[in-house]
Amino acid sequence: MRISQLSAESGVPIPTIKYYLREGLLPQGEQTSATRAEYGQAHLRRLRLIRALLEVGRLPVASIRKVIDAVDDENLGVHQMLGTAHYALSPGVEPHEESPDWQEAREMVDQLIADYDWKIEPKAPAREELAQTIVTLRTLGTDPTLADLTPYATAAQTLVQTHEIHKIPFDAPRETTVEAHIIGTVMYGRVLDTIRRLAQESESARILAPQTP
Amino acid sequence: MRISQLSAESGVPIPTIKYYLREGLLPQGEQTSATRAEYGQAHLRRLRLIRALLEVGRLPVASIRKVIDAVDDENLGVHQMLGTAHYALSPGVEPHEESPDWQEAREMVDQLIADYDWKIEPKAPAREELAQTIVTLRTLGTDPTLADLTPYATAAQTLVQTHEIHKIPFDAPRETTVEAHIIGTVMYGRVLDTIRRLAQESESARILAPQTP
DNA sequence: GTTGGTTGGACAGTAATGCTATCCAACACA
DNA sequence: TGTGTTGGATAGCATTACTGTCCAACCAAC
Repeated sequence: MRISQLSAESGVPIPTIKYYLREGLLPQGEQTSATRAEYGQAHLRRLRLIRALLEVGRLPVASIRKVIDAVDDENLGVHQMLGTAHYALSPGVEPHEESPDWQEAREMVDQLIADYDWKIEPKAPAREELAQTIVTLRTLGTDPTLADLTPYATAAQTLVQTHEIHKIPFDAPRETTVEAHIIGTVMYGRVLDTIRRLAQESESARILAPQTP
Repeated sequence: MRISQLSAESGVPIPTIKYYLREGLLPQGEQTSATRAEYGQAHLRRLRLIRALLEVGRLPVASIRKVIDAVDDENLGVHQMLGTAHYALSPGVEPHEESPDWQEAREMVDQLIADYDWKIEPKAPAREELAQTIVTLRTLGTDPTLADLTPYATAAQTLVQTHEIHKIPFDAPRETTVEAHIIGTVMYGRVLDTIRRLAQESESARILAPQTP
Protein backbone atom coordinates (compact mmCIF):
# COMPACT_ATOMS: atom_id res chain seq x y z
CA MET A 1 0.00 0.00 0.00
CA ARG A 2 1.38 3.40 -0.91
CA ILE A 3 0.81 6.61 0.98
CA SER A 4 -2.00 7.73 -1.30
CA GLN A 5 -3.93 4.55 -0.64
CA LEU A 6 -3.28 4.84 3.08
CA SER A 7 -4.73 8.32 2.87
CA ALA A 8 -7.74 7.16 0.87
CA GLU A 9 -8.56 4.27 3.21
CA SER A 10 -8.17 6.29 6.39
CA GLY A 11 -9.58 9.60 5.23
CA VAL A 12 -6.49 11.37 6.54
CA PRO A 13 -4.84 13.82 4.08
CA ILE A 14 -1.38 12.89 2.81
CA PRO A 15 0.36 15.96 4.34
CA THR A 16 -1.08 15.00 7.69
CA ILE A 17 0.21 11.44 7.34
CA LYS A 18 3.62 12.85 6.51
CA TYR A 19 3.37 14.98 9.63
CA TYR A 20 2.59 11.92 11.76
CA LEU A 21 5.55 10.13 10.21
CA ARG A 22 7.80 13.07 11.03
CA GLU A 23 6.53 13.21 14.57
CA GLY A 24 7.10 9.51 15.06
CA LEU A 25 3.42 8.71 15.67
CA LEU A 26 3.35 6.45 12.65
CA PRO A 27 6.25 4.08 11.91
CA GLN A 28 8.05 4.52 8.60
CA GLY A 29 6.89 2.35 5.74
CA GLU A 30 9.17 -0.25 4.25
CA GLN A 31 11.44 1.53 1.82
CA THR A 32 11.41 -0.14 -1.60
CA SER A 33 13.48 2.56 -3.28
CA ALA A 34 14.69 6.08 -2.65
CA THR A 35 11.27 7.54 -3.31
CA ARG A 36 8.96 4.65 -2.58
CA ALA A 37 7.73 3.08 0.62
CA GLU A 38 5.21 0.35 1.29
CA TYR A 39 2.66 0.57 4.09
CA GLY A 40 0.64 -2.30 5.50
CA GLN A 41 -2.43 -3.02 7.60
CA ALA A 42 -0.46 -2.23 10.74
CA HIS A 43 0.02 1.33 9.52
CA LEU A 44 -3.66 1.72 8.74
CA ARG A 45 -4.53 0.38 12.16
CA ARG A 46 -2.08 2.68 13.88
CA LEU A 47 -3.37 5.63 11.92
CA ARG A 48 -6.92 4.93 13.02
CA LEU A 49 -5.76 4.69 16.62
CA ILE A 50 -4.03 8.06 16.33
CA ARG A 51 -7.16 9.69 14.96
CA ALA A 52 -9.30 8.11 17.65
CA LEU A 53 -7.01 9.42 20.38
CA LEU A 54 -6.94 12.86 18.79
CA GLU A 55 -10.60 13.29 17.89
CA VAL A 56 -12.42 11.37 20.54
CA GLY A 57 -9.82 11.21 23.29
CA ARG A 58 -8.64 14.79 22.66
CA LEU A 59 -5.10 13.79 23.54
CA PRO A 60 -2.26 16.07 22.45
CA VAL A 61 0.10 14.66 19.84
CA ALA A 62 2.96 14.69 22.35
CA SER A 63 1.05 12.35 24.67
CA ILE A 64 0.23 10.01 21.82
CA ARG A 65 3.90 9.79 21.00
CA LYS A 66 4.67 8.85 24.60
CA VAL A 67 2.14 6.05 24.39
CA ILE A 68 3.65 4.82 21.16
CA ASP A 69 7.21 5.08 22.41
CA ALA A 70 6.24 2.88 25.34
CA VAL A 71 4.80 0.27 22.98
CA ASP A 72 7.84 0.33 20.73
CA ASP A 73 10.31 0.03 23.59
CA GLU A 74 11.05 -3.68 23.57
CA ASN A 75 12.97 -3.45 26.85
CA LEU A 76 9.80 -2.80 28.79
CA GLY A 77 7.83 -5.70 30.20
CA VAL A 78 4.11 -5.75 29.56
CA HIS A 79 3.36 -4.36 32.99
CA GLN A 80 5.75 -1.43 32.60
CA MET A 81 4.60 -0.80 29.07
CA LEU A 82 0.96 -0.64 30.12
CA GLY A 83 1.84 1.61 33.03
CA THR A 84 3.81 4.02 30.87
CA ALA A 85 1.09 4.09 28.25
CA HIS A 86 -1.60 4.55 30.88
CA TYR A 87 0.24 7.46 32.49
CA ALA A 88 0.75 9.11 29.12
CA LEU A 89 -3.02 9.11 28.69
CA SER A 90 -3.36 11.28 31.74
CA PRO A 91 -4.01 14.96 31.00
CA GLY A 92 -1.35 15.91 33.49
CA VAL A 93 -1.31 18.68 36.07
CA GLU A 94 1.01 21.65 35.80
CA PRO A 95 3.23 22.22 38.83
CA HIS A 96 1.62 24.13 41.68
CA GLU A 97 2.63 25.74 44.92
CA GLU A 98 2.89 23.61 48.04
CA SER A 99 0.19 24.56 50.48
CA PRO A 100 -1.78 23.02 53.33
CA ASP A 101 -4.77 22.79 50.99
CA TRP A 102 -2.80 20.54 48.67
CA GLN A 103 -1.50 18.42 51.50
CA GLU A 104 -5.01 17.89 52.79
CA ALA A 105 -6.28 17.04 49.34
CA ARG A 106 -3.47 14.50 48.85
CA GLU A 107 -4.30 12.92 52.17
CA MET A 108 -7.89 12.55 51.09
CA VAL A 109 -6.75 10.84 47.91
CA ASP A 110 -4.48 8.51 49.89
CA GLN A 111 -7.35 7.70 52.21
CA LEU A 112 -9.65 6.88 49.32
CA ILE A 113 -7.05 4.59 47.77
CA ALA A 114 -6.51 2.89 51.11
CA ASP A 115 -10.24 2.47 51.75
CA TYR A 116 -10.65 0.66 48.47
CA ASP A 117 -7.44 -1.25 48.92
CA TRP A 118 -6.22 -0.10 45.55
CA LYS A 119 -2.72 -0.77 44.37
CA ILE A 120 -1.49 2.53 42.96
CA GLU A 121 2.05 3.71 42.29
CA PRO A 122 3.11 6.66 44.47
CA LYS A 123 3.91 8.64 41.34
CA ALA A 124 0.66 7.89 39.49
CA PRO A 125 -0.45 11.15 37.82
CA ALA A 126 -4.09 10.47 38.64
CA ARG A 127 -3.26 11.09 42.31
CA GLU A 128 -2.20 14.68 41.67
CA GLU A 129 -5.05 15.19 39.24
CA LEU A 130 -7.63 14.16 41.78
CA ALA A 131 -5.95 16.31 44.42
CA GLN A 132 -6.08 19.27 42.05
CA THR A 133 -9.78 18.79 41.48
CA ILE A 134 -10.40 18.60 45.23
CA VAL A 135 -8.43 21.81 45.81
CA THR A 136 -10.36 23.53 43.05
CA LEU A 137 -13.69 22.37 44.46
CA ARG A 138 -12.65 23.94 47.76
CA THR A 139 -11.90 27.29 46.20
CA LEU A 140 -15.31 27.10 44.55
CA GLY A 141 -16.91 26.92 47.95
CA THR A 142 -18.05 23.33 47.90
CA ASP A 143 -16.07 21.23 50.31
CA PRO A 144 -15.87 17.65 49.17
CA THR A 145 -15.53 14.99 51.83
CA LEU A 146 -14.45 11.42 51.45
CA ALA A 147 -18.13 10.50 51.53
CA ASP A 148 -18.67 12.63 48.43
CA LEU A 149 -16.01 10.70 46.56
CA THR A 150 -16.83 7.12 47.52
CA PRO A 151 -19.91 6.78 45.29
CA TYR A 152 -17.68 7.55 42.32
CA ALA A 153 -15.03 5.10 43.48
CA THR A 154 -17.61 2.38 43.95
CA ALA A 155 -19.11 2.99 40.54
CA ALA A 156 -15.70 3.06 38.88
CA GLN A 157 -14.53 -0.10 40.60
CA THR A 158 -17.65 -1.97 39.61
CA LEU A 159 -17.33 -0.92 35.98
CA VAL A 160 -13.66 -1.76 35.76
CA GLN A 161 -13.90 -5.08 37.55
CA THR A 162 -17.03 -6.42 35.95
CA HIS A 163 -16.83 -5.01 32.44
CA GLU A 164 -13.50 -3.55 31.45
CA ILE A 165 -10.65 -5.63 32.74
CA HIS A 166 -11.88 -8.82 31.14
CA LYS A 167 -11.80 -7.22 27.71
CA ILE A 168 -8.05 -6.83 27.82
CA PRO A 169 -6.15 -9.79 26.32
CA PHE A 170 -3.14 -9.87 28.64
CA ASP A 171 -1.60 -12.84 26.88
CA ALA A 172 -1.89 -11.46 23.34
CA PRO A 173 0.94 -9.69 21.47
CA ARG A 174 2.11 -6.49 23.16
CA GLU A 175 0.56 -4.21 20.62
CA THR A 176 -2.84 -5.85 20.87
CA THR A 177 -2.75 -5.62 24.65
CA VAL A 178 -1.89 -1.93 24.82
CA GLU A 179 -4.34 -1.09 22.14
CA ALA A 180 -7.15 -2.74 24.08
CA HIS A 181 -5.98 -0.99 27.22
CA ILE A 182 -5.89 2.40 25.54
CA ILE A 183 -9.28 1.89 23.98
CA GLY A 184 -10.68 0.87 27.32
CA THR A 185 -9.26 3.89 29.07
CA VAL A 186 -9.86 6.61 26.52
CA MET A 187 -12.85 5.55 24.46
CA TYR A 188 -14.95 4.14 27.26
CA GLY A 189 -13.89 7.06 29.39
CA ARG A 190 -15.66 9.23 26.88
CA VAL A 191 -18.60 6.89 26.70
CA LEU A 192 -19.04 7.20 30.45
CA ASP A 193 -18.67 10.97 30.44
CA THR A 194 -21.15 11.41 27.62
CA ILE A 195 -23.70 9.02 29.04
CA ARG A 196 -23.44 10.73 32.38
CA ARG A 197 -24.31 14.02 30.73
CA LEU A 198 -27.33 12.40 29.14
CA ALA A 199 -28.47 11.13 32.53
CA GLN A 200 -27.97 14.60 34.02
CA GLU A 201 -30.01 16.26 31.33
CA SER A 202 -32.80 13.79 31.80
CA GLU A 203 -32.95 14.16 35.57
CA SER A 204 -32.76 17.92 35.34
CA ALA A 205 -35.55 17.92 32.77
CA ARG A 206 -37.79 15.78 34.97
CA ILE A 207 -37.49 18.22 37.82
CA LEU A 208 -37.69 21.46 35.87
CA ALA A 209 -39.28 20.94 32.49
CA PRO A 210 -42.61 22.59 31.76
CA GLN A 211 -45.23 19.90 32.20
CA THR A 212 -45.61 17.89 29.00
CA PRO A 213 -47.09 14.58 30.13
CA MET B 1 -11.78 45.92 45.53
CA ARG B 2 -9.55 47.13 42.72
CA ILE B 3 -8.11 45.01 39.95
CA SER B 4 -4.78 44.53 41.71
CA GLN B 5 -6.49 43.09 44.75
CA LEU B 6 -8.69 40.89 42.61
CA SER B 7 -5.50 39.61 41.03
CA ALA B 8 -3.82 39.06 44.40
CA GLU B 9 -6.77 37.18 45.90
CA SER B 10 -7.32 34.97 42.88
CA GLY B 11 -3.74 34.44 41.82
CA VAL B 12 -4.65 35.43 38.26
CA PRO B 13 -2.32 38.03 36.65
CA ILE B 14 -3.80 41.43 35.92
CA PRO B 15 -3.31 41.20 32.11
CA THR B 16 -5.21 37.94 32.17
CA ILE B 17 -8.05 39.50 34.12
CA LYS B 18 -8.15 42.30 31.57
CA TYR B 19 -8.32 39.66 28.88
CA TYR B 20 -11.28 37.99 30.55
CA LEU B 21 -13.00 41.36 30.85
CA ARG B 22 -12.42 42.01 27.14
CA GLU B 23 -13.74 38.58 26.25
CA GLY B 24 -16.84 39.07 28.35
CA LEU B 25 -16.10 36.20 30.72
CA LEU B 26 -15.94 38.54 33.65
CA PRO B 27 -18.49 41.36 34.03
CA GLN B 28 -17.12 44.90 34.11
CA GLY B 29 -16.47 46.38 37.54
CA GLU B 30 -18.47 49.36 38.72
CA GLN B 31 -16.85 52.44 37.21
CA THR B 32 -16.06 55.02 39.89
CA SER B 33 -14.14 57.30 37.56
CA ALA B 34 -12.57 57.26 34.12
CA THR B 35 -9.65 55.15 35.30
CA ARG B 36 -11.06 53.40 38.33
CA ALA B 37 -13.45 50.49 38.74
CA GLU B 38 -14.60 48.59 41.79
CA TYR B 39 -14.88 44.82 41.88
CA GLY B 40 -16.74 42.75 44.45
CA GLN B 41 -17.05 39.21 45.77
CA ALA B 42 -19.15 38.27 42.76
CA HIS B 43 -16.21 39.03 40.49
CA LEU B 44 -13.84 36.97 42.60
CA ARG B 45 -16.30 34.11 42.58
CA ARG B 46 -16.78 34.33 38.84
CA LEU B 47 -13.05 34.46 38.31
CA ARG B 48 -12.54 31.29 40.32
CA LEU B 49 -15.25 29.58 38.31
CA ILE B 50 -13.54 30.59 35.05
CA ARG B 51 -10.22 29.19 36.23
CA ALA B 52 -11.85 25.98 37.39
CA LEU B 53 -13.52 25.48 34.02
CA LEU B 54 -10.26 26.23 32.21
CA GLU B 55 -7.80 24.29 34.35
CA VAL B 56 -9.81 21.37 35.60
CA GLY B 57 -12.61 21.27 33.07
CA ARG B 58 -10.31 22.09 30.15
CA LEU B 59 -13.09 24.04 28.52
CA PRO B 60 -12.20 26.53 25.77
CA VAL B 61 -12.78 30.18 26.56
CA ALA B 62 -15.45 30.36 23.85
CA SER B 63 -17.50 27.68 25.61
CA ILE B 64 -17.16 29.41 28.94
CA ARG B 65 -18.53 32.55 27.39
CA LYS B 66 -21.54 30.65 26.09
CA VAL B 67 -22.22 29.36 29.59
CA ILE B 68 -21.95 32.86 31.00
CA ASP B 69 -24.09 34.40 28.31
CA ALA B 70 -26.80 31.90 29.16
CA VAL B 71 -26.64 32.89 32.82
CA ASP B 72 -26.74 36.59 32.06
CA ASP B 73 -29.68 36.30 29.67
CA GLU B 74 -32.59 37.26 31.89
CA ASN B 75 -35.12 36.23 29.25
CA LEU B 76 -34.31 32.58 29.72
CA GLY B 77 -36.23 30.54 32.27
CA VAL B 78 -34.23 28.43 34.67
CA HIS B 79 -34.83 25.32 32.63
CA GLN B 80 -33.67 26.90 29.39
CA MET B 81 -30.72 28.54 31.09
CA LEU B 82 -29.55 25.26 32.55
CA GLY B 83 -30.00 23.54 29.23
CA THR B 84 -28.04 26.16 27.33
CA ALA B 85 -25.27 26.12 29.93
CA HIS B 86 -25.22 22.35 29.97
CA TYR B 87 -24.93 22.14 26.21
CA ALA B 88 -22.12 24.68 26.17
CA LEU B 89 -20.16 22.38 28.46
CA SER B 90 -20.21 19.73 25.78
CA PRO B 91 -16.94 19.37 23.86
CA GLY B 92 -18.88 19.35 20.62
CA VAL B 93 -18.43 17.23 17.53
CA GLU B 94 -17.25 18.69 14.24
CA PRO B 95 -19.55 18.00 11.30
CA HIS B 96 -19.12 14.63 9.63
CA GLU B 97 -20.26 12.87 6.51
CA GLU B 98 -23.58 11.07 6.58
CA SER B 99 -23.06 7.34 6.35
CA PRO B 100 -24.84 4.14 7.32
CA ASP B 101 -22.33 3.76 10.16
CA TRP B 102 -23.49 7.02 11.66
CA GLN B 103 -27.14 6.15 11.23
CA GLU B 104 -26.62 2.86 12.99
CA ALA B 105 -24.71 4.54 15.79
CA ARG B 106 -27.46 7.12 16.24
CA GLU B 107 -30.04 4.38 16.41
CA MET B 108 -28.06 2.68 19.14
CA VAL B 109 -28.00 5.93 21.07
CA ASP B 110 -31.75 6.37 20.61
CA GLN B 111 -32.30 2.83 21.79
CA LEU B 112 -30.20 3.38 24.91
CA ILE B 113 -32.12 6.54 25.74
CA ALA B 114 -35.42 4.74 25.21
CA ASP B 115 -34.36 1.75 27.32
CA TYR B 116 -33.58 4.00 30.25
CA ASP B 117 -36.63 6.13 29.63
CA TRP B 118 -34.51 9.25 29.58
CA LYS B 119 -35.92 12.60 28.61
CA ILE B 120 -33.40 14.06 26.17
CA GLU B 121 -33.82 16.86 23.65
CA PRO B 122 -33.49 15.70 20.03
CA LYS B 123 -30.73 18.25 19.52
CA ALA B 124 -28.73 17.40 22.65
CA PRO B 125 -25.04 17.43 21.67
CA ALA B 126 -24.29 14.40 23.83
CA ARG B 127 -26.29 12.31 21.35
CA GLU B 128 -23.93 13.07 18.48
CA GLU B 129 -20.92 12.76 20.74
CA LEU B 130 -21.87 9.29 21.82
CA ALA B 131 -22.63 8.34 18.24
CA GLN B 132 -19.19 9.58 17.20
CA THR B 133 -17.51 7.48 19.85
CA ILE B 134 -19.45 4.41 18.73
CA VAL B 135 -18.45 4.99 15.11
CA THR B 136 -14.83 5.40 16.13
CA LEU B 137 -14.91 2.23 18.22
CA ARG B 138 -16.15 0.43 15.11
CA THR B 139 -13.28 1.67 12.98
CA LEU B 140 -10.94 0.49 15.72
CA GLY B 141 -12.24 -3.01 15.27
CA THR B 142 -14.19 -3.36 18.50
CA ASP B 143 -17.89 -3.43 17.84
CA PRO B 144 -19.84 -2.07 20.77
CA THR B 145 -23.31 -3.43 21.33
CA LEU B 146 -26.08 -1.99 23.45
CA ALA B 147 -25.06 -4.49 26.11
CA ASP B 148 -21.61 -2.91 26.22
CA LEU B 149 -23.14 0.49 26.92
CA THR B 150 -25.77 -0.36 29.51
CA PRO B 151 -23.36 -0.86 32.42
CA TYR B 152 -22.19 2.71 31.89
CA ALA B 153 -25.73 3.99 31.66
CA THR B 154 -26.72 2.18 34.84
CA ALA B 155 -23.70 3.50 36.70
CA ALA B 156 -24.28 7.04 35.46
CA GLN B 157 -27.97 7.00 36.32
CA THR B 158 -27.29 5.76 39.82
CA LEU B 159 -24.67 8.43 40.43
CA VAL B 160 -26.82 11.22 39.09
CA GLN B 161 -30.03 10.18 40.82
CA THR B 162 -28.62 9.30 44.22
CA HIS B 163 -25.77 11.78 44.60
CA GLU B 164 -25.73 14.62 42.12
CA ILE B 165 -29.19 15.90 41.46
CA HIS B 166 -29.95 16.58 45.12
CA LYS B 167 -26.96 18.89 45.40
CA ILE B 168 -28.47 21.35 42.97
CA PRO B 169 -30.55 24.06 44.65
CA PHE B 170 -33.26 24.52 42.05
CA ASP B 171 -35.05 27.18 44.06
CA ALA B 172 -31.99 29.33 44.77
CA PRO B 173 -31.01 32.44 42.72
CA ARG B 174 -30.26 31.66 39.08
CA GLU B 175 -26.55 32.14 39.40
CA THR B 176 -26.28 29.77 42.35
CA THR B 177 -28.28 27.13 40.52
CA VAL B 178 -26.20 27.17 37.34
CA GLU B 179 -22.99 27.29 39.26
CA ALA B 180 -23.94 24.15 41.17
CA HIS B 181 -25.02 22.54 37.92
CA ILE B 182 -21.76 23.39 36.18
CA ILE B 183 -19.69 22.21 39.11
CA GLY B 184 -21.64 18.98 39.18
CA THR B 185 -21.18 18.38 35.50
CA VAL B 186 -17.59 19.47 34.98
CA MET B 187 -15.81 18.97 38.28
CA TYR B 188 -17.40 15.70 39.25
CA GLY B 189 -17.04 14.57 35.67
CA ARG B 190 -13.33 14.88 36.18
CA VAL B 191 -13.52 13.25 39.57
CA LEU B 192 -15.19 10.24 37.99
CA ASP B 193 -12.74 10.07 35.12
CA THR B 194 -9.72 10.30 37.38
CA ILE B 195 -11.00 7.80 39.91
CA ARG B 196 -11.81 5.41 37.11
CA ARG B 197 -8.20 5.59 35.94
CA LEU B 198 -7.06 4.82 39.47
CA ALA B 199 -9.31 1.77 39.56
CA GLN B 200 -7.97 0.65 36.19
CA GLU B 201 -4.37 0.95 37.28
CA SER B 202 -5.08 -1.04 40.40
CA GLU B 203 -6.87 -3.86 38.61
CA SER B 204 -4.21 -4.00 35.93
CA ALA B 205 -1.49 -4.12 38.57
CA ARG B 206 -3.20 -6.97 40.42
CA ILE B 207 -3.22 -9.07 37.28
CA LEU B 208 0.19 -8.20 35.92
CA ALA B 209 2.44 -6.83 38.63
CA PRO B 210 5.52 -8.81 39.59
CA GLN B 211 4.57 -10.66 42.76
CA THR B 212 5.19 -8.46 45.79
CA PRO B 213 2.92 -9.89 48.45
C1' DG C 1 0.99 71.27 44.31
C1' DT C 2 3.94 68.03 42.99
C1' DT C 3 5.07 63.36 42.59
C1' DG C 4 4.76 58.53 42.29
C1' DG C 5 2.23 54.67 41.61
C1' DT C 6 -2.18 52.51 39.81
C1' DT C 7 -5.86 52.03 36.57
C1' DG C 8 -8.46 51.17 32.27
C1' DG C 9 -8.25 50.79 27.51
C1' DA C 10 -6.14 49.74 23.24
C1' DC C 11 -3.35 47.04 20.61
C1' DA C 12 0.55 44.33 19.34
C1' DG C 13 3.25 40.36 20.27
C1' DT C 14 4.04 35.45 21.77
C1' DA C 15 4.21 30.42 22.61
C1' DA C 16 2.23 26.13 21.71
C1' DT C 17 -0.39 23.07 18.83
C1' DG C 18 -1.87 20.71 14.75
C1' DC C 19 -1.79 20.87 10.67
C1' DT C 20 -1.09 22.58 5.26
C1' DA C 21 1.43 24.13 1.35
C1' DT C 22 5.25 24.26 -1.59
C1' DC C 23 9.23 22.60 -3.66
C1' DC C 24 12.28 19.22 -5.40
C1' DA C 25 14.78 15.38 -7.35
C1' DA C 26 13.97 10.55 -7.83
C1' DC C 27 11.72 7.31 -9.42
C1' DA C 28 7.68 4.05 -11.54
C1' DC C 29 4.71 3.00 -14.97
C1' DA C 30 2.40 3.71 -19.57
C1' DT D 1 9.48 9.69 -23.27
C1' DG D 2 6.37 11.63 -20.84
C1' DT D 3 3.15 11.81 -16.80
C1' DG D 4 2.37 11.38 -12.24
C1' DT D 5 3.56 9.94 -7.52
C1' DT D 6 6.69 9.68 -3.68
C1' DG D 7 9.70 10.94 0.24
C1' DG D 8 12.05 14.47 2.42
C1' DA D 9 12.69 19.09 3.75
C1' DT D 10 11.14 23.40 4.94
C1' DA D 11 8.08 27.13 5.50
C1' DG D 12 3.68 28.96 6.39
C1' DC D 13 -0.95 29.19 8.67
C1' DA D 14 -4.96 29.26 11.91
C1' DT D 15 -6.40 28.93 16.49
C1' DT D 16 -6.07 29.50 21.42
C1' DA D 17 -4.88 31.64 25.61
C1' DC D 18 -2.52 34.60 27.11
C1' DT D 19 1.41 38.54 27.91
C1' DG D 20 3.68 42.92 27.14
C1' DT D 21 3.79 47.68 26.17
C1' DC D 22 2.11 52.13 26.04
C1' DC D 23 -0.52 56.02 27.54
C1' DA D 24 -3.39 59.44 29.49
C1' DA D 25 -6.14 59.81 33.53
C1' DC D 26 -6.35 59.66 37.83
C1' DC D 27 -5.83 59.25 43.25
C1' DA D 28 -3.26 59.62 47.43
C1' DA D 29 0.90 60.93 49.97
C1' DC D 30 4.15 64.09 50.91
